[in-house]
Amino acid sequence: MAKKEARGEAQTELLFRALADRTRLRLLNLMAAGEVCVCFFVEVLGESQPKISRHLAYLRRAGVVAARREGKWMHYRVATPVDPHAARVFAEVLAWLGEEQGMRKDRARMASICCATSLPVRLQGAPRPAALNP
Amino acid sequence: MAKKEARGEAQTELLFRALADRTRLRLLNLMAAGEVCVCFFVEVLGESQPKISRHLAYLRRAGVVAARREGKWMHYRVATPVDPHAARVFAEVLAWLGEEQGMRKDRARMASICCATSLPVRLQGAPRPAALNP
DNA sequence: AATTCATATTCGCCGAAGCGAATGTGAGAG
DNA sequence: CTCTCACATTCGCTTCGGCGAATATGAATT
Repeated sequence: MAKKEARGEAQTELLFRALADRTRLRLLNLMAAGEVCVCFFVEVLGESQPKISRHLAYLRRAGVVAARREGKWMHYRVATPVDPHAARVFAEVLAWLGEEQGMRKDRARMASICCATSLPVRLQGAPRPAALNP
Repeated sequence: MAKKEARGEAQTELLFRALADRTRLRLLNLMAAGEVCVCFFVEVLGESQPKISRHLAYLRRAGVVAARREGKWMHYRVATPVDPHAARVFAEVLAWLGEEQGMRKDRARMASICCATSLPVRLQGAPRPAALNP
């Protein structure tokens, strides 16, 4: 365990860099309540698919989200950082996002989109966010 | 109050960008226990004076530190963010830093430098960090 | 196998950020 | 007034991060 803290120190900045982008914060906010499929991120945020995908990859490298494959679809969820202090900070950040006005709007938009009686054409057959299923 | 949250949203990323740099985290750690004079930052961290000064300016723009003038010397201290959620996150970050190995070493180094019977030539007459005075 | 769909990755460009070196500023000493 | 000291800022350079556009991968469907 020679380098016990060396990794953690680099990890500190990695976490904050991951949080230093509005798109990534919006993604984290949307999946805070449960797994969400990539196609919903694209639809709800109105951003290009490659952009969403790149930011999700960034979050994954930073260790704050995890992914799960289901057929053609990829589901992303928040992952508690291994370091306990990082985990506490991260939890506070999620709570913070939960009360920001813009973030509330994003979640409301996701709810209205994927709970509508008919999904947009693009999302036909897509697995809905876990937190919004009955 | 039309733009009530608009500023706060930009402020969110500003805070995390401020925390996404090792030098700035080291500075925050050193002043966590109380005011510190710029010349001590330079001496303890072994970085160039302009570099230290630029990072301190960055932290000030982000609203996480405040400065006070005393003659020729400038003292910096941590400043609690106005937003309560930001304040909670920030407090967690400071606690986190307090337990990182490298950060502990920095504080130990500051203590050994400025509590020595004779200060380094560069620091003759400089006001010592508040937290380390009797 | 070929195609389609969902997602990931690469490429080239541009603006932001960090750095060392040099210079500017402002308070106090002489 | 000048000089010095502590600190701030600017300049040019390089690196990094984000973007759109194009392309690649990989699973399912035909």
